[in-house]
Amino acid sequence: MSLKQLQDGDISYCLHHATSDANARMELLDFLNADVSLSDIWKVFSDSDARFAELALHLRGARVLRQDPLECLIQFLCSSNNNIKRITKMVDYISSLGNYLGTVEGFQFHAFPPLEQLSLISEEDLRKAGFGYRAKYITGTVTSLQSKPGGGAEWLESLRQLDLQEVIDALCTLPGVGLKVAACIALFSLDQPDAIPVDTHVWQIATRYLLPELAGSQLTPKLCIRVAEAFVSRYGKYAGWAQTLLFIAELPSQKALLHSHFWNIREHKAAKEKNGEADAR
DNA sequence: CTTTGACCTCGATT
DNA sequence: AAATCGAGGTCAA
Repeated sequence: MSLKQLQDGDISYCLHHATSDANARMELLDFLNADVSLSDIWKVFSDSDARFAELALHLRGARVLRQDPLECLIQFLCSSNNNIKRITKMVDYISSLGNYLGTVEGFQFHAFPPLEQLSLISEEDLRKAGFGYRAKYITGTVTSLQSKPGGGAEWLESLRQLDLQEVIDALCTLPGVGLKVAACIALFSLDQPDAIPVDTHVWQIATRYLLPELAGSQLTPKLCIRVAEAFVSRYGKYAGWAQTLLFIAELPSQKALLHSHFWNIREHKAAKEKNGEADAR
């Protein structure tokens, strides 16, 4: 799928394997989790946390995507103890082995390799490509998936029907998948909106806003569970979405945006007052 | 059942 | 310029 934001703010989309326009539209809506009503969940978030009123300035349209489970799993296997730049490089390497789709504005695009293609990659290949100890996580997980009844991809998708804890338990049987990675996969691809991936950043947020009494203590598996519970009891069934929004708002790039927006409002207001207009608020 | 260290690589920091 | 740190963790002892 290709997406492009146009001048007027609309998005044009192209599904490369779509059978019809209706089919392409359906797949796009599925990917965007369009069934989830943002106004409904923002109401819940805002009612229990005043900070969401401010986040709405920039993030009110933000959605948690419904990604392909296999692609999501492999991506987060790459993410452990790692930085975004290198994760991107690693995922690009794996993707380059998938079927070539076409070139857009100089960038080559490939389909994410299905399990049969992934199984052709050796641990040695991955190590040479700079995966480090994560190489054996990938090959181990691919092998484990292929031994599942139904062939792996189906097994992964079937997890969408289960409850969060069952999903986490199932994912954690795969090599390289621990609590944090399992929660990411559950939230971003397996229909578990209450999954809370607790890493050092979320820990910072949590001890600042939700559990100040725990500030300063070390992050242990037990405390991860405490944090997850705190998020769910505060924000409800879509706590994972709330957590993602708070997480995004903490990113330097977003902070800059929020800040500039704040100043834009001030300037706008000042300009209006200068022109003798009444302030609407 | 909790705690600790090793594990690959790559930039940024010192 | 060479050494050290730590990055959205996991696993095994």
